[in-house]
Amino acid sequence: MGLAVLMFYLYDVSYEVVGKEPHILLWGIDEVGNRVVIRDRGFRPYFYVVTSSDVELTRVVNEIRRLSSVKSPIINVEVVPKKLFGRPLNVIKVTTTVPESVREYREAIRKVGGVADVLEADIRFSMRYMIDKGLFPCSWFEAEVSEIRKHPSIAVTKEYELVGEFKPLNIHKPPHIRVLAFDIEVYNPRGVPKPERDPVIIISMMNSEGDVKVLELSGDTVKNDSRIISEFMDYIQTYDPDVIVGYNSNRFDWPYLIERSKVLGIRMDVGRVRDGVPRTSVYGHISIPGRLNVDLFDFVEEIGEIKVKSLDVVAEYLGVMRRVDRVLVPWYEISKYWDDLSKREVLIRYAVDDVKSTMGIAEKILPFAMQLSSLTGLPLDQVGSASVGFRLEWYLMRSAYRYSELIPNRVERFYEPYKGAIVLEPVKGVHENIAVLDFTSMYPNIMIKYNVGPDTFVEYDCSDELCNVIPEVGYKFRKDPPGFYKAVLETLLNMRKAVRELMKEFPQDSVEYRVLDERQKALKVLANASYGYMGWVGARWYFRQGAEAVTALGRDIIGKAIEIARELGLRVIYGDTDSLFVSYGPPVERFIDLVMDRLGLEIKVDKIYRRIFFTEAKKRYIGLTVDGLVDIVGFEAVRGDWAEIAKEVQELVAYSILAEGSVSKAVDLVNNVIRELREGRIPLDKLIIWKTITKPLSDYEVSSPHVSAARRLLDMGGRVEVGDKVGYVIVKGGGSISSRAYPYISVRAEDIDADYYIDHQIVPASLRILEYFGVSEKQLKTISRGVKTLFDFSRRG
DNA sequence: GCACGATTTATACCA
DNA sequence: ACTGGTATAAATCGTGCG
Repeated sequence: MGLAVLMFYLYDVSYEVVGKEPHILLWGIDEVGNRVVIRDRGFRPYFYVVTSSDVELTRVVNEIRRLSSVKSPIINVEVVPKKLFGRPLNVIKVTTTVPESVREYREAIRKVGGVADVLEADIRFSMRYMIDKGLFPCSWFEAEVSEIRKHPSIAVTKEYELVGEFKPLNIHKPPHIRVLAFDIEVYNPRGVPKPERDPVIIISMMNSEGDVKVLELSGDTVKNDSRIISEFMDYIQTYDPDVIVGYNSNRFDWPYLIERSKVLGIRMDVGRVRDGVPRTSVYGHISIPGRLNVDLFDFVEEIGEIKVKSLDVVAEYLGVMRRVDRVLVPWYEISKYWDDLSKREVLIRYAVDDVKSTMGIAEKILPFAMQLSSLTGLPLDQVGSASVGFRLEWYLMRSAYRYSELIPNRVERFYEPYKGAIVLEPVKGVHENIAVLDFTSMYPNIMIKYNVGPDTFVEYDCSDELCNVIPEVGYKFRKDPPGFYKAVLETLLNMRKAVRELMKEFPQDSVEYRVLDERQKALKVLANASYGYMGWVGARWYFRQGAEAVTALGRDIIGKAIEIARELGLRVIYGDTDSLFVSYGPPVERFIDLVMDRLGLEIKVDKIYRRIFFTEAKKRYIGLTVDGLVDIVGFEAVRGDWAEIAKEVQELVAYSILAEGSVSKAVDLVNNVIRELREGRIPLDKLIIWKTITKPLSDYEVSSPHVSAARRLLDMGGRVEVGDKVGYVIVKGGGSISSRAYPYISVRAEDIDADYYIDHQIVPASLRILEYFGVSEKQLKTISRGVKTLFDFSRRG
């Protein structure tokens, strides 16, 4: 015992109220791997009061003092200098006793005469603490502490009390963190399992040491799963993980376990605090005291390349486990596999493969998640469930604190649409040697260059010398001093530059390199979200005119860049928002320099296509890269809501047109697929169409095929929730397409309507490309003769 | 009352 | 639940016809 300097990796912050005193608890791992808690008894909740300009501050101060109650007194009221949207002003800082009383005081103070607004009263106590102390989760710190007797209800090795201040440490390597992956299987003979009725039959777990543990219900009985749930809790307490990961665990595994435990009368004791049960918390995540519960699905959701995000597909995509190497059991057959003793082992293998996949995905995703947590300040268990807007907002709130800026309240606003980016009409046909030039981080750089933001906006007359006047919309922004957005964005971009520099000092296979690489990616994500955030009505720093100015400038800049390109004799084929597709030749280098000179923004060659094809449609093209790869952009082949077979055909068509220059070969392969379809030789899983359910089924105004299939799924005892993808196929018969859309699991191959797939999937997807080359629907549906090559079309369009 | 084009609703993509 | 711009399919509406 006694004073010491403790070095620790902070992973979470919470608080408890002891008597009338709030205690901040900092959860950390020290340099030798002890799990520790640092207790700070010295922090109190506070907020700010802004008064109308003509009001005597001392009168308001006195009135606020008079509001203090005995139960939870106001302990300090003082006038402090702050800034509101860049304008310096004196505000009243009100400090109280316990966080729970803040809301009441906020409401009471709002009614005091002369009070214009109460600010920062909606910031959670533990977040407030981290911001004020400069603490970030998933980072190393040093602090002067004194060891105290460990509170018996907290399951860590050592407990300290804070004595001095925190000092951030420049260590990029995290300590060894214990991760536990888990997955549950539930008995579901009637489709959707109900916690009141259906037991948990298997719980599979894997820890970061590679140990796999499977708990299964014993005997033939499906009753009384108390034992495995208790063993699950025991295992957690014994292994004592810092991070618990699951796949969709916030929406399924945890809620089910919590409900099932209630039914069985078991206390879900899995945290590091006695009686610290898991509960739903901010952004809909499940919070476990003293541990970080992370649902990997939250991060997977953001990977656009994966369309159907089932665990097995994601694990394969990330290179964790191949689908052919693992056991797969469809959800609607779990109870059958369990009941059939000869198949039960397969189910257990399935559960093991699932948990191994989950752990593998965690290894791929957690390093990024930890950097995102460290930058935004949101604890690891929250950062995934928070939307992009909230992540950036937390970063902004921290920045505001550093600049003494008051954090605006979240206010309800009406949605006001505004004009966005420009998309050029493509020159349709096949083009050879095309360079794609992109402005680097166009919108963030526009915000910096033109100092766009709510605090730099001027409504009075302002000359071109002092203000940036925005074309088209006429808004004006002060050139100096830098506004909030500009300052924040410059910091983000400079940090990214610095991190990328620092990366060079480490070998590519080192932990540090990987950590820094994830950090620079997280910095990029935050910078790129800034424009969208500014135009989001839910944002604290919402500023429509700012967002409008950014897109207006973007349109202006692209327009000027096109002029420069034409001056240099470069042919502009297409362009979208911040990109231009031009003929690739020597003037391109000159173009890049001229854009920099005249427009003050950087443009770079992003890609070179040996050959590229456009139809009349915007946002869609296929290109042959210099490496011989075919890029497909926008077309059906890259959409998740087309049948696999149609996407495959379109991809092959694209390849034979661009790489092989053969129209007839493309027609042949479409013919073949259509024949196979008619003969019923295409496997059913290539015919499934996946579409997302975006709102409650009863809210739909029209009954589209996926909604009709979803309703049928419900009738079968299945479950459909908002955000789920429904896989359906179209069966033979009369009537609308919707009336023939069925969940794929309920359909036999012989009931498939081949004509639907030919007329509504294969033909349109193929024709989208082939129509330009003079191919007709009829040709696709009958065996073709005659050979046409791309050469015959190369001088068209 | 019906056929068919126009409009509406819905999704997913691009940047 | 970060933005607007765009393509497309299927359902549904609305209108002209007789």
